[in-house]
Formats: sequence, structure tokens, C-alpha cells
Amino acid sequence: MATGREIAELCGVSIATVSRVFNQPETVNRLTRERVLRVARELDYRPNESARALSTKQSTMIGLVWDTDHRRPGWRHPYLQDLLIGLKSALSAHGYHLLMLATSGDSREVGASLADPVGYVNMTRRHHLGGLVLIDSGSDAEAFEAFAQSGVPCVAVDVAVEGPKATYVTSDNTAGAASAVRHLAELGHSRIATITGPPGNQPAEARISGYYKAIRECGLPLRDDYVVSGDFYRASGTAAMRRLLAVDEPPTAVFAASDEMAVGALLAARGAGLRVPEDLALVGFDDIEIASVVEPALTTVAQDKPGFGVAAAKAIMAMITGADREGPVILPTQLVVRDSCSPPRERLSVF
Amino acid sequence: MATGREIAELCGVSIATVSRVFNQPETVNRLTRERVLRVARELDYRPNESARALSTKQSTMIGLVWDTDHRRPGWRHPYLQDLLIGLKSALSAHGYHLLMLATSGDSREVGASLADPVGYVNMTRRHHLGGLVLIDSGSDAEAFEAFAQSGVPCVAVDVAVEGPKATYVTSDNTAGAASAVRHLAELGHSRIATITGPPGNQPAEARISGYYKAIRECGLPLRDDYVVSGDFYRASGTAAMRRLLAVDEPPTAVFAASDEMAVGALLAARGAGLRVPEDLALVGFDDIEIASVVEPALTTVAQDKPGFGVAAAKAIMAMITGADREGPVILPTQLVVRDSCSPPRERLSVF
DNA sequence: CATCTCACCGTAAGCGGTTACAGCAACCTA
DNA sequence: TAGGTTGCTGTAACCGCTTACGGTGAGATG
Repeated sequence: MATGREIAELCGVSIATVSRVFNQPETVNRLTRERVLRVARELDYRPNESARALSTKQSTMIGLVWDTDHRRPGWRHPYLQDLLIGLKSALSAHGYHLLMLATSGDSREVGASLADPVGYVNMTRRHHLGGLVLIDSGSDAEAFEAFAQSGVPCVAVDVAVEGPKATYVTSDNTAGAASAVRHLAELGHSRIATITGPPGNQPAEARISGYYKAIRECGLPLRDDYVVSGDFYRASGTAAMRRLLAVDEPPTAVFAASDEMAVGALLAARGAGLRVPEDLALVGFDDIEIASVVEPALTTVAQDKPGFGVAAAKAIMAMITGADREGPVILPTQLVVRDSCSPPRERLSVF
Repeated sequence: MATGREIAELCGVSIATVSRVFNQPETVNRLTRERVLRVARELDYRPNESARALSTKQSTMIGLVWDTDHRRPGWRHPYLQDLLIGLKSALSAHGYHLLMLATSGDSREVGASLADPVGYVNMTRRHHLGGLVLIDSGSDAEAFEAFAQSGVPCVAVDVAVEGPKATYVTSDNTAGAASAVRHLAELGHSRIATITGPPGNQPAEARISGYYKAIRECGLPLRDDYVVSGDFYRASGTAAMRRLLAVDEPPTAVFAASDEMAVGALLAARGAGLRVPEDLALVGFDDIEIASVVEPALTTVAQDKPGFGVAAAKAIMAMITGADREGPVILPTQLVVRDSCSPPRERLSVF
């Protein structure tokens, strides 16, 4: 590997000049610059990033906090790939890389502590990372909170954390949920139920309030027994749907706060002999891949998945460059109408 | 940030001793060692990885080559998340991190060249990466070939590349495909077709030969018009299925070389008024999430997805530690029987 | 008692960059 | 012509850690 010194000698200049050529090209004479560049190319020179990081005390890497929560072994992020695509491309534009930290609970290591149970902050300092991107991994909001308080620049995706140097990006869950419910109401449904996400989860609660908002705006009655809680997983959707079918005057339409739960609800409905959409209209949330594969294809509220990544990258870059912290980034959603909703049967008979 | 020097001064030892405490603990007196460790803890010391990498000329990072092929914008890796889970955990065990390189085609940069179109090898050298893990991203086998030839330790996942320091990990595709076909034959099918992956793709061709092998072993006739090619995508599965339904004596069973194509075939069959599994038995390959969601749930050949990651990590660690290069790593597959296959109708009428 | 071994530790030279500071022409201004 | 700019470049300190090498004293050996 060629070093800056070698180039300097071959060009008859000092090593400082070589460094300047790459960092402040305008301060060095055009002819010298071109000579250095040419020799660099011939020698296949690559600046040593370790040396540079050591010297400047900062690297061009962002840490990615993504651990599957050990309490939920089967958990998979619903749209990790799209997220990463957005994140990576936006980070690339700034010349930054994404480091997936290895932190396999080696708590015997120097620096592991309660405030940083798995060593992410530790790693951040060791590697002079610019910051951390936190990706929802089931339910580690508490751990995220610790990171956010650590002073390290943090941006969480779809988890509400805030701190001196921390924000998060999320969808406009309230508006998204409301649009789903409104869609059902416009089809003529008046008995609209919802299957919610886990309590305490920020997106889940925003979706509930969107549900309430739309129900109210449409002049429909609010019924406690039309709000049953799930945990975003498919199985909970099935269970919730069963409960909904057991109330008197069961709903003719259901808004599920996640596609997975919508699929679960679909299975439960089918199991109960109901047909979707004829007997039951169903709307999901997320627009993950299975939404378009399931039969019938699921009407759902689409999130801008790569947009999460892009927004997270922008936010973290802003923090690194010291821009003032702004509030959470809220991304718009979009209702994707497919085949899982039709007008209620009562209405149909009127025609 | 505390440095080694500070610890040394506080302990009244030299900085070399401090370094030894962390790298060759057995060479330093127990009392001294404990004193250093204690002070290190008090000062919240973290060794500077940049300095260490600069000094040792090696980092504890592995590069991840994962670019969505620009020629296939919609491409998504079928099981990226599981792969990453396996990769990350196995790498963690060795104290290594995964670096997702940003390489946004800045070809004006020093070091970009034809042999390294997107700058991965460049980045590998700059960061002193231990090696590269190449993840299939549509169809960049040629680019992978270049990496494999570069001398950088490379392990590809499910793409056949080999070089002085390169291997790959893949499933036992032949055996997997054969087991699928045999399953169909055992159900009584004799008109078994296959939808293949793209020509030139190693797993695709191995699956074809598994198909041939099983057909032969079961004493069934080989028919050219029962082998139609796809490209692993859903749409190609639909198109292929249409072609299969147009031959005379259309097949009663189809083995698709990917779940996505199987789903596509399912749609085509349904469009043609056929019911699955009653009129057509269908087997896929991969066992991705939609396989269990689709109606009917898809019988398929499951790959050990996290196992890919684990195996890739092992292979790359072996190369780093200089172990002899061994051949490609072949992982076993497993037939997952669900609801998309039943005996052929002809047979049924016999009962 | 001289010598050898060995465990332990310090000295110092790197690793490959960055950057504050100073030097030195050449060119302007008064 | 003295003094001040301006443009360019070199010197050298520094970033924090690793490691080859040499030195020291205690105990073992003859």
C-alpha cells in the first residue's frame, strides 16, 4: 500500500502538501496538485482511514443499533430492507458508512455498564462514530432511552425517544389511521372496530387516536368493545378478531394497526365462516409485502419505508454538523386501496 | 475521553504496560494488572480503535457488499434479515463488526477503477477491512467475480464465485429440488414440470439438475416442454405457468425454483380456473414469509437462512486467520409440507 | 560467588495521516 | 525603496496505541 510519504518523495514535495491536495485542494498550486494526483493514481494510493480518524478524532461511520430482542426471538422487522436501502443511500451521499455493531453481551468488557447494557455507546466512543441510528427491534424502548440520554447523537426509527441529542422519525400515524377509518365510513360502514398495537408504543397510540378522531368526525358512535388490543403480531390479530366477533352487534369493518394483525384477523374471520370483503371489510397498516399477496389483497395504509431511512440519515447528519435539534420527523402515509373492503351487506340490500 | 497515557500516569506505570494489560494480560504482574484495570474502569477508558487499527494494520470490521442492482430497481433480497441476523451474531462472537459500505458511484474518486466499479475494494483497503461478504443483489455476478480476483478475502452468499481468497456458501440446491420433485412423485404425480431460475445462476442450475435427477430416479419421462425458465421473480412465475398450461398434456404438478415464482404460478393457475392443490400441485423453494401466508399455504423447500450468515462468517474468519481455503459451504435444505400439494385427480378417481 | 534464567517493565520508534505555524518569493502600495 | 499582502509550501508536533528491544532485580544454578 502506497502512503502519502511515498507520494511526497516521488513528487519532491512535503507530505503536508500531499495531505492538502486531498483535503484543501484550492490551497495548493494547480501544477503541484495535478502532479500529486497523477502519482497518487499511479501508485494506487488510498488514504488510510484509521490514521485520518485518529488525527481528526472523527470517523465517517454511523452505528446501527439493531438487535433482535431476546424476549421476542421470532421478531422480524416488517420492512428492514427498505429501511436500510433508504438509510444507506442517504448516508452515502454524505460519504458516511453504516456500522452494524457487534455487541454480544460481553458484559465483562471494560465499559459495559447498566447505562449501556449491550455496549453500543461504548462502541460509539471507541470508533469515534458520528452517531447511532436506532431501529425498532420489538420492544427495547427503555434501552433506546438510555442511548438517547448518553449524549451520543441518536435517531430512532418509529420509536419515540427524545433527548439532548436525540430525535426520531415516524409516520403520521394519526392521519394514516384516520384515513383508513374514513375510507371504511365512506363505504357505508358504521360499525367500525379497531385492533390496536401494544400500549405504550408511540405509533400504536397515535393510530388509536386517529381511529377515535375519524370515528368522531364521521359522526359514528364510539364503542369501547370495538377497540381491542393486540401487539402488532399476527397471532394477536387472530385473537382480537375472535373477540370482536363475540360482541353483540359485531363490527362490519375492522381497522388493524398492522398488516400482520390484519392477516391474523383475516384468518380468524375465515375460520368463523366470514368472507372478506363481503362479510367483513379489513384495512391494515404498513403495506408490507404480504399485504399484496394475501387473498384478498389487503387495503392498507402505506408507510414511506425507504423514506424512514432517508429521514433518519438526514437527521443524524444534521446533528453531526451541529444544527439545532428539531422535533421528530413526521412522514406522510398513503391509503392503498386493494380488495379487502366493500360496502356493508346491509347497505347492499338497499340497492 | 481517557487515554492510555493517563491511566499509565495515574498508575505509575508506562503506557506500554497499559497496552499489555489489554492485549497480553498474562505478561504483566497480577497486582499491576488489577491496578490498571481498576483505574481504567474509574476513568471509563475505551481503547481508541482508530489508533489500534493504525498500529496493527488491521481492523475488526468486515465489509458488506450489498447494493441493489440498478438494473433491477424493485429487487428485494428474499431473506436479507435472517441472513444478517446469522451473520451479525456469528461475527460478534469473533469481535468483528459489519460495515455497510457507502459507495455511491463516486467514480471521480481516487481508486475507483474498472476492476472495482463501485469502490468496495477501495474501501476495503482504506479501512483495513478483514474481508468482504457479498450478498446476492439481483445479478451482479460479474462484479463479484472482480472482487474475488482482487485478493481481498471474499465470501459470497448464494452466488458461485471462487478465487484465490474467495468462496461461497449455498444450499444443497440439487438435493433440495430433488426432494421436492420426489415428494410430488410420491403423491402420485407423473406429469411434473419445473419453473427454473435464470440461466447462468448457480443455485438455479443446481435446482434444475436436482429436478432431472429426481425425475430420472422416479422413472418418469423427461419432457422438454415441462421445463420453462423464469428469473426467480413473481411475474416470471405467472408467465411460465401460462406457458405450461398451454402445452398438450399439461402438468399436474409444478416445482418452482423460488417461492416468488410459485406464488406467480399460483396466480396464473387461479386465473386459468384451476384450483390448488386439487387441480395443480405446487412446490416452491426458499420458504420465505409469504409461503406460509399465501392461500393455500405453500409447500416448499426451506433454506437455512440464518445459517447462510453463520457459515459466511465462519468462512471469512477462517480466511482471515489464514486457514486453508476449502471448497464452497453447502447447507442442507428441508422440505416443508403445507397445503399446496395433493394427489393428482386421475389418481383420485381410481379410488 | 559468578553466572544464567526469567518474570516484569520501560524506552522509543513507529503506524499514516492533519494542521498550526513559520518561511519565502513575488507582487502591490505609498 | 521600505513595508505589507498574497500564494504556496515545508517543518514539526500530535493523534493514541502497539511492539521490538533492552534493562533490572530476584531467584536458581554451578
